[in-house]
Amino acid sequence: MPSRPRIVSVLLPQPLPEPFDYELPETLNAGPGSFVTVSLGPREVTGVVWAERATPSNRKLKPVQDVIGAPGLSANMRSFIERAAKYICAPSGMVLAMAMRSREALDEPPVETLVVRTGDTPPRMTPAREQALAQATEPMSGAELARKAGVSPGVVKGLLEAGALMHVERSLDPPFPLPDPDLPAKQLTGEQAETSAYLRGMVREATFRAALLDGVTGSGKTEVYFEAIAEALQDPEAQVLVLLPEIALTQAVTSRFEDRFGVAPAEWHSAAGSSARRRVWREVAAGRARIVVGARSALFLPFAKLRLIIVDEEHDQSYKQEDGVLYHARDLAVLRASVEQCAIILASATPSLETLHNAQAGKYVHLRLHARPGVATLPKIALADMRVEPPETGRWIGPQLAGAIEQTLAAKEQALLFLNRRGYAPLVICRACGERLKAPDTDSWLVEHRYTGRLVCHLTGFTMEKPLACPHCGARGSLTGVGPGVERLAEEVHTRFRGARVEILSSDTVASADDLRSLIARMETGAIDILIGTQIVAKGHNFPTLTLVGVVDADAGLRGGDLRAGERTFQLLLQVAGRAGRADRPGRAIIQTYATESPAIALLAAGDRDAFIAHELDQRRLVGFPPYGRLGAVILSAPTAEQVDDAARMLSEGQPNAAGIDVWGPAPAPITILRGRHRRRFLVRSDRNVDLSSFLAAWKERVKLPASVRMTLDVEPYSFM
DNA sequence: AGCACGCCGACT
DNA sequence: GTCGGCGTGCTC
Repeated sequence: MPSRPRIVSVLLPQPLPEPFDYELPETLNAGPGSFVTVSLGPREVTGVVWAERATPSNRKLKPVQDVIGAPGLSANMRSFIERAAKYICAPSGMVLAMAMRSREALDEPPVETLVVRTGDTPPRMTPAREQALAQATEPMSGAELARKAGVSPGVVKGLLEAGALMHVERSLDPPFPLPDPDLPAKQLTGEQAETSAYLRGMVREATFRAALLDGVTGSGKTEVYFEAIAEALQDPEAQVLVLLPEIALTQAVTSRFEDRFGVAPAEWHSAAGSSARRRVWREVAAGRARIVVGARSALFLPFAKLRLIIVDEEHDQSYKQEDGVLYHARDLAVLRASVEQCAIILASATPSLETLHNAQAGKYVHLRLHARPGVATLPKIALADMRVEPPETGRWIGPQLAGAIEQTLAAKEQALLFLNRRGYAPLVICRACGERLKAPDTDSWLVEHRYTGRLVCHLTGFTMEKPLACPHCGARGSLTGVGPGVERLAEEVHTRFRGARVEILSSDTVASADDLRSLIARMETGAIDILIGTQIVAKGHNFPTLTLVGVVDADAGLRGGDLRAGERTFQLLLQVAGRAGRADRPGRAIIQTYATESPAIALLAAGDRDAFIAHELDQRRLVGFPPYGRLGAVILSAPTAEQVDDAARMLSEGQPNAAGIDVWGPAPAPITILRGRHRRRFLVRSDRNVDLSSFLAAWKERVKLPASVRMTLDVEPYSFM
């Protein structure tokens, strides 16, 4: 009797609502997790067997085409994909797509064919053959051997046929060298040793545990979590994932791993080429890559035995993916650790409120590291009230900061001026008709860049030559840049501090890692007196003779009333101020502000982080915002304003009734038109105990919108764009 | 996500 | 009269 055909449901890396069913031919065997190829409409795609189905389907199923030999996705990985998808309100196929970012990794590993000596001597020896055998000291390609020995390829071929040489295959994706956890660690202070002992214990428990490693720059966070990594690696199969913000992945980081573990870690980031990605993916899946350092997408690598996750700079905003599949890598890292039943360490000098709250609530262990004596301490922070002592018209440096810059230059020390605005002027208006120049398809302002002589949209990357006449009224020579960017600030600095050597550090002025290195070198050797920078100066480098930090416009980040504005401003300014001074050369920071009474600024000046956190948490508690409630956003976009307004009305009407949920909107999204599409936004707040993801998914399900309207759901939105 | 099917404008 | 623009809908 013929057995009933086996049916498998296959998840495909596409935005489909559910896995699709296929018939598994008797000649093939594929359990859950196996990679298979199936046909979908007219094309062939690779997916993953998600489950085996007992019940026969009443529709005619297509057969599974083939089973791929590569190791399949573990049950943990499948569970992570499913739970992550549910949490971020994305189709699970899209999360699988992130886990299959290296499709080539599933193919047969590429090999090269080399020749080696067999040890036999050929029956007939010739001088050319002798030459070739003498050179065949290690495996190499036949062509290379012929070239080295100075003989024709025919000689090598002859030796192969005669059995004196043979072919061997070698993978082009060699395993990563193994780290050695037992190399000597840096000398730890008492506090560091205590903390690392705690973390070691936590890793040994081999269950889900989370810790917040909270310590100022220079307190030795990295050295401490290295010991946790060393502990995990005591298990010869264990793997460790270290997540870093994208820009933090540098040679400097890699070499710290090399110093501690003897080898560089496997690196995963979006800039890596496809063959590098294939190698990392395969080695991670095989369990051979023991330490993986990567940007947020490394979270979706198919680890065989993940024992520890570290999220460094956990407060960093770049962990939030803002296009395509929207997710926060820190939140999903915690989910992954809980699925894998392993330890996770969140490290930061300025932890996010969410993480601090979890620590206060006892969900995470709160481990604090204090600065070591002799390492940079926080500089004195002074506020310059711009309402009392404003700068002259057309200038942005007020008298107090100007005086401090003069003193600094006189003392042959360096100053850093922080202004988080790229380009020359953030806005270009026509003095004749008042027109504000905007990018096509967008309603965001065009930023004037004098360095390149162009107008640039920082959102879409659109650029154009600065026009001679106003495109609106045609007036000639009437277009004027309004407000300061770093380029205009540099102009002011040049005219006011004649002779000072000034450079700009922004993503426009340093195109490559080499540029950045050489600028840092000039700063270190004192070839720069005044450095003007955007937020990229906030991270990393401490310069020994940098003693003054001037924040030109501290309020910039506070405008716009976004939920996290205060938190972000506090973190950013604290980091920027921290660039000034060392123990032997005290630094100071001068913060120009119109809002001296705003808690973020006042408590920053008072140096009271705990008070700021308490204040901010109180505010959030009052309105039930994160971390005391959950937040979600629904963004609608359509080609015309009318279509999007209609859709918004339909969505409002279809809103499910639910307790503990507030919905605000529709409102025009802060960026009303993006890439030619009109946008509207709903903001959803729920109590902590409400399953917001399910509410959003249910809402989306209930309302049938026309195909021209796109709906995006964002759980825990960060940018309120 | 692709890819086909469909219905309205400027062309050899 | 067609070629082709991209809006709409489907894929087990």
